[in-house]
Amino acid sequence: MSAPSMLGRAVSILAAFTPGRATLGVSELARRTGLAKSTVHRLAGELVQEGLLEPVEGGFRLGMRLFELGHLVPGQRTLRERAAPVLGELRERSGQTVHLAVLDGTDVLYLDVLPSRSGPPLPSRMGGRMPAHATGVGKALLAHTKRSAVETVVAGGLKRLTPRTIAAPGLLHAELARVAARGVAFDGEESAVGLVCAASPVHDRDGAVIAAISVSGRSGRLAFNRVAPQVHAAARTLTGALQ
Amino acid sequence: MSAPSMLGRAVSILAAFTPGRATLGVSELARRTGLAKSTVHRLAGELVQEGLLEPVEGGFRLGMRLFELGHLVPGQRTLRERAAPVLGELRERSGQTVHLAVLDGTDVLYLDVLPSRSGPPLPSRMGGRMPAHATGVGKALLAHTKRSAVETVVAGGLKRLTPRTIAAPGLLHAELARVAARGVAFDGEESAVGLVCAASPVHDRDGAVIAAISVSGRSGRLAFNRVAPQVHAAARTLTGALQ
DNA sequence: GAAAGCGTTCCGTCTAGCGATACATGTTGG
DNA sequence: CCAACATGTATCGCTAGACGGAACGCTTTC
Repeated sequence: MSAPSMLGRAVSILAAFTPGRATLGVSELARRTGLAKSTVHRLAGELVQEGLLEPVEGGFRLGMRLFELGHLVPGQRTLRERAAPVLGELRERSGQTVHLAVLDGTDVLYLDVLPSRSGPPLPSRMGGRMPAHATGVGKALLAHTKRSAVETVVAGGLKRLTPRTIAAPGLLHAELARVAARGVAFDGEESAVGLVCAASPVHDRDGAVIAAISVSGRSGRLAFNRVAPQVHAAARTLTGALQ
Repeated sequence: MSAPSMLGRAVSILAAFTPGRATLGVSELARRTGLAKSTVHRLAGELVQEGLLEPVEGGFRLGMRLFELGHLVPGQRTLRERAAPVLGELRERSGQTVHLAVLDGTDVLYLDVLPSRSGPPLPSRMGGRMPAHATGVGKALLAHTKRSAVETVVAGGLKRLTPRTIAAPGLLHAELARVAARGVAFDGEESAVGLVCAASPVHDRDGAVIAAISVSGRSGRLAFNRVAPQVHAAARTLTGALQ
């Protein structure tokens, strides 16, 4: 890999922030990015000038301009806006947490998360990502997308997140065939211990899969046979709304 | 203003995209940013490499990495997540479009927009911004924030968006005093012809105003005397949830 | 009170970034 | 149908600006 450009350095600073660490100082940013402290200090000043970082007590945090730019991204706007009523209704009907996700590389990226009103909060979050092979929405997407996307996921390695994560390519292919046949994917504690979900794919007018919807909850509190038809119907409704 | 840095150039490319123009080519980006075509071509390639742009037919569009980074911005995450149930309930009760906004410079920035289920869509959008003095949420924020913030808004010029926009500093000060006294701000076709709203401020545990909530709708379809207490109660509920 | 860690500043080095220019290709309009 | 125009891409000479090591002052820790 070539020496990073100035832009690459700046983005690596932005990427150093995580949900768990909202505020980082110059020295910590230098450690996380491998850049010199003076480089971080200078670049952080420029990022502040552009509104991508803001100075706070204890260091810096990501700036609101990123939030603005993030919401101009067309790959989520129309879909998320069209999906919102369908997701809201699915959440009311199922009583559980509802997700909208797309495939992005070997991961799923959550475009929207509607938390259950009564259940405990789940770890997923809007703008967050998870390995596709280890989630219901991911398997729903992979089962209906190009073979090459599945091969990319397999080539990237099937990381085991829980004892139940599918980690063998042959098992994944077999599972995706089952998902394709029944139109719903299940996550039985594959992404996290204690979490289960049912998911269904959403298609565009050309029949290509573009997103997946899921209903998720704690194991023991989510009846697959009840929510599977609900999520399948919601996905068909959204597919219809996108024609 | 100094010559822009490479970072400034890159951000100006990202900022060239608007809700109305999702896809832009090299020449159009050069026109909008004032940069040389070869500069745009080179920087766009680097932005693609970092995931901040993605190549599509006809040019480029903003990339999903921006959506991800945008959702790591702490200045919206906790507040938006805590507010979501309150906003949802306010939308059900009022039947109108509901907003959550913060003050950002001289503008309000919309952190969340819950569209009415039955009414026509409004132009506001998540991640969008409007001049603070010309919106209900903006006046609710300005009425309860530091005098210096109000002076900043006034110094920036009170642009008239409709014939009813408050454009004189004295009138704005008087209006903010009224808003402070009754705890609710009204927008009577000040931000857009045909649109009205009622808004109330949200405070943190130290009593500082951090956001505002509003109920918005088409004039003639929104009864101020009905929604004003609703939005005021919702803002108090959210203030309570943030203690 | 010494050591460690922080953020900030300086400055010599040198290369990465700039954009003018040229070119190939596609589009448009008369 | 073809000239004019617009697009995107590639090249390259030039130098301004980016890099980071080192030093420093201040704060924190033990």
